[in-house]
Amino acid sequence: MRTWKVGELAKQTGLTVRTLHHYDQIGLLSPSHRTAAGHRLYGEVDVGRLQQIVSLRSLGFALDDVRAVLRDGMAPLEVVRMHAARLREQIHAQQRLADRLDRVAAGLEHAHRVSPDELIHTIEEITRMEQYYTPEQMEYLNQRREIVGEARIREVEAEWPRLMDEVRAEMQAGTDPADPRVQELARRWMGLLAEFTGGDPGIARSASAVWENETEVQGINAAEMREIMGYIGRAKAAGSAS
Amino acid sequence: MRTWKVGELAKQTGLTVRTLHHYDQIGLLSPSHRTAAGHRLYGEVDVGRLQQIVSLRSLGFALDDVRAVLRDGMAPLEVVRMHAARLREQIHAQQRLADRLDRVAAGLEHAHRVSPDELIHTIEEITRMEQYYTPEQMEYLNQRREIVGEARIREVEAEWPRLMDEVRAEMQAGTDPADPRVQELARRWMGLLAEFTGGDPGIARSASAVWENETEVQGINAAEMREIMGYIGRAKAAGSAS
DNA sequence: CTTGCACCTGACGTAGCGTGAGGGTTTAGC
DNA sequence: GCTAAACCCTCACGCTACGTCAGGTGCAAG
Repeated sequence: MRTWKVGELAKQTGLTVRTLHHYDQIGLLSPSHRTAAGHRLYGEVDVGRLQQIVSLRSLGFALDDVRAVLRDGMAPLEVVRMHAARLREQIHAQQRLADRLDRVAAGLEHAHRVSPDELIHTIEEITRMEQYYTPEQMEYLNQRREIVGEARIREVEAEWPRLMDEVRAEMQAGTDPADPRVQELARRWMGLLAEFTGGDPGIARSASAVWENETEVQGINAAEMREIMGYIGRAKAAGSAS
Repeated sequence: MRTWKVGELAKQTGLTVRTLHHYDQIGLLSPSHRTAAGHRLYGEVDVGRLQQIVSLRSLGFALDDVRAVLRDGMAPLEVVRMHAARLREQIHAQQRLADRLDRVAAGLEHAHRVSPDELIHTIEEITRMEQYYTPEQMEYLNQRREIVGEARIREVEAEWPRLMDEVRAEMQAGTDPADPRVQELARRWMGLLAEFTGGDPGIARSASAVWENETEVQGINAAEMREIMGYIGRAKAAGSAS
């Protein structure tokens, strides 16, 4: 009947001596024998049990669970299933987190200076976004980002303020929404909007909900935005009525 | 200038009082004031900083990282990216783990009695499998499982031993591999094999590698399996030569 | 006999708080 | 003005699964 000392066993299993000490300490695996000097001697039964422990650990079980399974063999199938389910939940949570991180990174990308304030602001904006869009919609928006490409996105984002300026100018000049110049602006407006929503009406609704409930988004005053959107709305109505 | 006490602040932010104590203790957020009795009084600046902390924590940053980012604003973009990358690695590792768990659960499903030994054995078998099949192949096999359905899988698994018995009988009887009966057995053999591999030659190679390197798989002696496979191979050769 | 290696037993550190214990403070109601 | 409830304070241990010293013993080779 062969025996092994901690060091040998550690080398064979890839565990550390400390780990074996630990298992001994918590009573998960205590060697059957000791030398007169107190050195641990593991017998074949011990090695077998250690293999089982390693196997269960490789499935991510906590040491207490390992002990429980080895002790009363508690319905392993159910245990494994529950473990898998918990793990998948965790994975989903982390997946969402990773998506957030990506969005934040994307939001920071074209902000040239990145002060802490900027970072916080971006995070909070993303957080707010998540309240208006469902996960599916976020997914959809992400896919669209990839499809249209970063370059075009930057173009569009640069285009918005210019367009808003022009609309604001006409609005303040009191130009009739039916005026051809305003009609042209409305067409450009709807084009940009369509590029964002991808034609999805759900996205469009969510986006307008943002402007209705927030006071400021991405540095743009929401009240003014609502005004402008109203003006554009009238222009559209006038355009389709004619 | 308003101030808040810990309890109020905790209620507003959804954190616990203990958490705020902790942040104070580690010097991450210490209230600007205290009452004469020593009660914490947070000012507006403190609340702002707390918001930043909460934001960064919501991205999964460790408290030390939060401190670092707030202190020297260290290139947040890079930090966020690295964080996301690490997170995705973790996710992949956990994904693999979850897949293992599913496979183990599947392996246990049609083992009626589930002793600890059974469990360990299944785990070890799965572990060995993973050495022979690439992750892509595992993925492929999983998809095939879903497509053909559990019922058919159980049928096939029940069919193998019967077929092996028949082949073994002919082999021991010394039947010529060219014999029509053996030819029929060979056809059935190839059919079952094709159901497992799905026609993928890579899978077939990996599967045969298993039998070449192991001594026993799922209770079947590998040496005998190699013998039988040789016999089937000769039958195939005889069949195609004719 | 010494050198070097393997082994031993504590015991602290880790991340981010949870959860008491034991004892003051504030505040609303009477 | 008093009392009880609610709130606050400071320790300090607990949790996971070991890593990492520190200080000392055992054992085989030269």
